[in-house]
Amino acid sequence: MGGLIDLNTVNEDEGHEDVSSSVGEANNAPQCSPSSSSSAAVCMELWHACAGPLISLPKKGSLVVYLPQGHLEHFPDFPGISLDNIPPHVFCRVLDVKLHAEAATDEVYAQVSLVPENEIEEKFRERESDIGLGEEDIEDAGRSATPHMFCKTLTASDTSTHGGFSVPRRAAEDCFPSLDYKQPRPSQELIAKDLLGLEWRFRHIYRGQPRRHLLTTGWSAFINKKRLVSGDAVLFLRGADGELRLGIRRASQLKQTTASLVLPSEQIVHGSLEAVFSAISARCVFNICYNPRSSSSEFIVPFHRFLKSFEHSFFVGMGFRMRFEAEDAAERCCTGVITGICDIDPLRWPGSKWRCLLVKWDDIEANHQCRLSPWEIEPTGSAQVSISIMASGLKRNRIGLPLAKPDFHIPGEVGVSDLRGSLGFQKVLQGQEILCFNTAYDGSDGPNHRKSKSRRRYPESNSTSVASFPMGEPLGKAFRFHKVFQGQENCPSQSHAAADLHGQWRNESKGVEILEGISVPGCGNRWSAFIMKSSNPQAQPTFLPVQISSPSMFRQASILAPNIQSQCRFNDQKKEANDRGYKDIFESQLRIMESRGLNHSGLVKDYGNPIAYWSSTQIVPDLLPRSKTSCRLFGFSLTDSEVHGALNEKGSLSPILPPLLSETSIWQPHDNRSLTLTKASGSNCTKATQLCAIRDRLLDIVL
Amino acid sequence: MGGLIDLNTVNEDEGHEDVSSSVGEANNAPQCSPSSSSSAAVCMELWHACAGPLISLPKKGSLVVYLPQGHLEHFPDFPGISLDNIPPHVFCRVLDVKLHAEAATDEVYAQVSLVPENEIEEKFRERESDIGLGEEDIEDAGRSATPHMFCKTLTASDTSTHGGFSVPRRAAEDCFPSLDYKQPRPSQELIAKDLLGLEWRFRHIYRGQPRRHLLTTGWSAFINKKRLVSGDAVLFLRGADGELRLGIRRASQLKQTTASLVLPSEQIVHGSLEAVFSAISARCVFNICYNPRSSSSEFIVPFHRFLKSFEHSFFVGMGFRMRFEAEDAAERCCTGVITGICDIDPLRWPGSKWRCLLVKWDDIEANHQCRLSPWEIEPTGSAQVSISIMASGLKRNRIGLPLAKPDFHIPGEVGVSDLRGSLGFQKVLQGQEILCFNTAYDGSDGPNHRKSKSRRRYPESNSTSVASFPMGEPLGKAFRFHKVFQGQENCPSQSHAAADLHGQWRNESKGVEILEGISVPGCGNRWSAFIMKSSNPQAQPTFLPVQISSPSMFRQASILAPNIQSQCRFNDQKKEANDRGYKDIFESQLRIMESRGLNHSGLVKDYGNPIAYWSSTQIVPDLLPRSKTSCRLFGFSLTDSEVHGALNEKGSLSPILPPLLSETSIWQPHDNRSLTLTKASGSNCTKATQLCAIRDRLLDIVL
DNA sequence: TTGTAGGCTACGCGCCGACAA
DNA sequence: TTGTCGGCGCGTAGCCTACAA
Repeated sequence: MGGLIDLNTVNEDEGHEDVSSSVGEANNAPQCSPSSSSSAAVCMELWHACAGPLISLPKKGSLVVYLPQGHLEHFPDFPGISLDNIPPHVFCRVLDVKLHAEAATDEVYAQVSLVPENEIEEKFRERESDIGLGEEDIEDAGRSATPHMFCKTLTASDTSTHGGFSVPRRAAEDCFPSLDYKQPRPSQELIAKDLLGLEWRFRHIYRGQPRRHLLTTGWSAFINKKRLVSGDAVLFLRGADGELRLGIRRASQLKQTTASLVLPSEQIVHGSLEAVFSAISARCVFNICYNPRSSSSEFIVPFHRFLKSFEHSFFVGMGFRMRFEAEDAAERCCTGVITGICDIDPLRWPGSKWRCLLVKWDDIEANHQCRLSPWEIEPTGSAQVSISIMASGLKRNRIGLPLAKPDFHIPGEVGVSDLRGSLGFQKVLQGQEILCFNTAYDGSDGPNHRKSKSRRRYPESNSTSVASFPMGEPLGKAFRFHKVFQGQENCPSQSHAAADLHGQWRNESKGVEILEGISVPGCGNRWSAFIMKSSNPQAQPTFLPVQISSPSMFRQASILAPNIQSQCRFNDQKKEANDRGYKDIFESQLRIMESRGLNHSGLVKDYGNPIAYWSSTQIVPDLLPRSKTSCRLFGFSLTDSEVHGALNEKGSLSPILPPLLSETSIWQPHDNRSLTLTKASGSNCTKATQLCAIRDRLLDIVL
Repeated sequence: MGGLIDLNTVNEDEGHEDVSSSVGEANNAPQCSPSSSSSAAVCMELWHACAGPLISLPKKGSLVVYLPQGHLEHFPDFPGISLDNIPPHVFCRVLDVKLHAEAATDEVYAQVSLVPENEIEEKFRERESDIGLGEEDIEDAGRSATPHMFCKTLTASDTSTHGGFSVPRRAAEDCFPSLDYKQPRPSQELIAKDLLGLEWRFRHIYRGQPRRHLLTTGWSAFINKKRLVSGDAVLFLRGADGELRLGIRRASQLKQTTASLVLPSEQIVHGSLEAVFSAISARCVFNICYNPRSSSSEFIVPFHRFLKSFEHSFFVGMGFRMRFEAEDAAERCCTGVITGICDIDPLRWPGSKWRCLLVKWDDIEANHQCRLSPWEIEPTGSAQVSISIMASGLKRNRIGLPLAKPDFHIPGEVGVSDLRGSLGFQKVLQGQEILCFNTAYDGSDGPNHRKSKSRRRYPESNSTSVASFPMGEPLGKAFRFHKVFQGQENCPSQSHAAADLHGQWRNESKGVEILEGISVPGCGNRWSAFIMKSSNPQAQPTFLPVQISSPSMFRQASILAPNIQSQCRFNDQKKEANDRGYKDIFESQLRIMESRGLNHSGLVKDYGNPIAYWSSTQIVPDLLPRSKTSCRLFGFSLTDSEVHGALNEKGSLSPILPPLLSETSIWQPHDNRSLTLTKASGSNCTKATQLCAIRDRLLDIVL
């Protein structure tokens, strides 16, 4: 039996071993490719062994979603890079995946070549179902084909200068050539290659009372060269060709110290990120270095996993579980509860699903909140039933029945089969509109999510349905138009709605939320609009036109509306504001405001992050309460005359502006590429005609 | 006496010591600044000691010339970065200079913050003389104020594990606290700080037979930690505060091995360069890491030195000398002869002075050529006279007379005084036009440069005077217009010239050179022109319009001329060719051509680098001979109608197109900034009017 | 079965003066 | 004046078994 032997795992998980060995049948020729790249390409098997059991490496040729926001989190203290035209989710084809190891630390990483795929985004927009996503978009060949390997965490004795390495008996028998046990102290020389291709020689001896396997001569040299300390782990792996290979998994600490020495300069990092983002803007190939063992590296998600994670709705109070790798390299599960759903940075990354879930863990200290992305977790409870059924089905298959893809249909549940074929977008996502952005607000009139187990039961004729969507930019759009706005056709008169809204704002216990905005990244002197939404379900969504007068930055914005006269100004502190983030601008301005005693007015915060504010001199004080708000910005704009036309035409506040939407990812100001929203609008349309087409369509829907 | 003691220098150079000590008087307070920057700022004195005697660090606030081409040479195997809008010489103000040392290797480097200065470039264009360059633009405070220091190259004994470090007697007495020599074996503990601020402790003992100074305990730890090998050098330095400091200068080898480990990924380097170039395009501050000890680091040149290097003309056969640091850290001089003058990469860096001189060294193997930049060398022969006179004048000053700037005027020579004040551009640079691009061609009708010692003697009424200029882009322009084109007013008839030229091409011994071209970086579907020149002085320069049909790349170009019908096509191998260099495109295309048996036709090479080629099907076979050619490209364009107009108007070949020139550095396609060539053309002109103004002016000159 | 400790040996680091370049 | 070598002592790396968890 040649499965994986991980000595750090309690040997209780028989199912696990089964899976790995069964998949191994499909591809059991170990492929070691020592060539091609500049930093030597490494043995695939060994790379996967070092990377650990939980990593998911995208497959060459597969579709993935790249989340720039998650990537940027690896460079925390960074000045703002220009993020115009960068959508929060970049749909990409994986051109190539190269496995590497850092020469200094042996740390594994992968260089992933991605190219943005327009097609996929368009298909989404057109709700086409044949996206052609295979089931197995994760590279699992290397991991599954590991015939004989073991991994041992080093003890104090193993790493001391006093002696050698104590080899676990089963490991030695499985991986090393067998010794002549008739001799009194049988020994041999082992030669093992590490990730970088270096050879290491060890004396392997079987001695002591009681007898044991030891590595002596050569071991301390290895320990010293690799700077291993107790707590780190070593892996031995015998390939099908009989060659011994040797890898390491560091505990944690050395990563920081060594990495800080090797860390490239700020300038260099900045430049490399800029290169990535400019490539995305231009739809060119770009390369991402992807460390599967670092925390929060899930910023390249297989497309089908990304999709799958939105099959089930997320709601506050929902239980979930997540797999992760414990300190001893074993696989563990933790469970928790969703405590909130909101964008982590609604200004820079509107609609991003990156860590959009606020969660609490069940076992860790109760007050500690953290953020996760939907694809990192699995729901527990009802959703878990189908999973467990499926798992048992697989087991049965393995024992008796021929292997075939299961096609269960569980009444009342979204089954696995829904994933393939039609994908059931409409069905699956309908129930969610009310759930987002209503979190952590325990108003009595909201639906009680803990009780509503059935996802078919969604609120009827609720006028607050202009809500955000779990899929953000490209995904959310299509659904909204057809279903979400339907409930609004018999809306009350607009003046009434305005009064309602105003009354609502005066009511301290209710919050007003700026839900969506329309703005122009990269263009100055255009008009933009926020869509404001009260949490009172009776109130109408409100559209506020705002002038954006400077490129890619809200240096000056004015709200124009009968009862909302306000100025929002941002200093032109740096001529080239590109190299600063929104947050810097906002926060420095905030300090100026506070120094003038204006701190309580017009500040729009999103979970503590100020995202916009208004001077209080002219503002209706209650317009922007101190409660949570959210703000989504899309990339489109109107001319002056269009806005004033809309204002005059209606003569009143709400809705004075049609809600225009566009693709931030496609819109390129300095380009003559035209903008396409739907297939119907045609590919030969100019920008101007498309703008009108979109507006008309939206007017049809909204008014 | 507290001068520098370099034990590797033979103590013959008294003048040298005088200079360093005399400058030292101005600034003798050692300044050690341990703070401010991310990677700890280092002791200035020690930094300069480690950097060596020859480095020239630009002074904060001074003017420099940054040569991107030289910078890029540090990243040899690099795909082409978009270099549109990057001139070969970027005139910059030094905002800041931070001294650093690499934590891994103790290697010194400087982070120089530069900001492009439009003013200077404009003043050049307007030939204004008050550029306000000070004399002392090189940071010399740190180097001169070193009171007590020594530098010793490590011997095998010094670095072996067998013993300690043998301290030279004079060094020990000068730098270390004195011992109690009455004792039989006097010893003490020394504490020295290195560049990174780390303290090192050594036992200093005076013992042996005969007596000597040794460092024993602590020494091997230092050797091991710093990975020093024999051949490396250590420096000890006692500051005015009595503190001992300790630096290292590696021989060479370890730089490569360690650096390759620490070397950032290709992607990161690429990004950082891109950041620099985009900052230059936008005239923003950018940072350059500048290793003064690496070879070819002279890509940041003090402005006055850059200027000064063009005081004397360069001609083939001219002798020169160059100072450099020998392996033992001593300063040496080598002499050589200029064997050629031409751009190293006329396609990417037209007019660049970076390594534009081909030279042969006098002593090294005769056949070995190498390239230098004008500011790296000093002329010998007649030019040397003025220098030696000046040096003796300084000496006399130092002995008897008060120190004042010498203001000699040497008849028949360009004196030092010409540097200040009017700068004498016109005078100095006139004689050079014929010398460039005529190099290494030993035709009988060219002027014999070895004989022409007087720089006033330049060829009269020579029609090949449309030549390149020593100052390239911004500098060369002004001079050309006024003087160079003057000799062409009474030119022979154009058809005659064409026939002449054609006959010339058929003559195998004579070469044809494409001298200058006009093209549009970053714009497609425009027309461009090459100026072709025969080496026959009687032949007219020829203008060939060429269509450039794709942005920033010669994907398709057609030569239109009566007897030159040719197609030049480049495959559209990558949709986005931005990420590949010109050379890649050319060379891959070349392979295709060769595979079709077209290898002998239409290939334009510049000293072995293919820069363009034509298919042979339609080309006049002799048009593009296999001899050296050069091609210069400037950033400008004409519309279709303008080109056809010119063609129809003239009906003949040469010159069918006015030679348009523009500023590559200013021209920005996606920008509404207007193009300015001279003050006279006004700053309010639109692009179109300026184009006409330039064309009209050039028509006046040429026709 | 395997982690840790004590005993023991030998290698080699590092201090010394001798000697010679 | 200083580079290299042989002599030599001692610290410790590293191999071994014993013992215990």
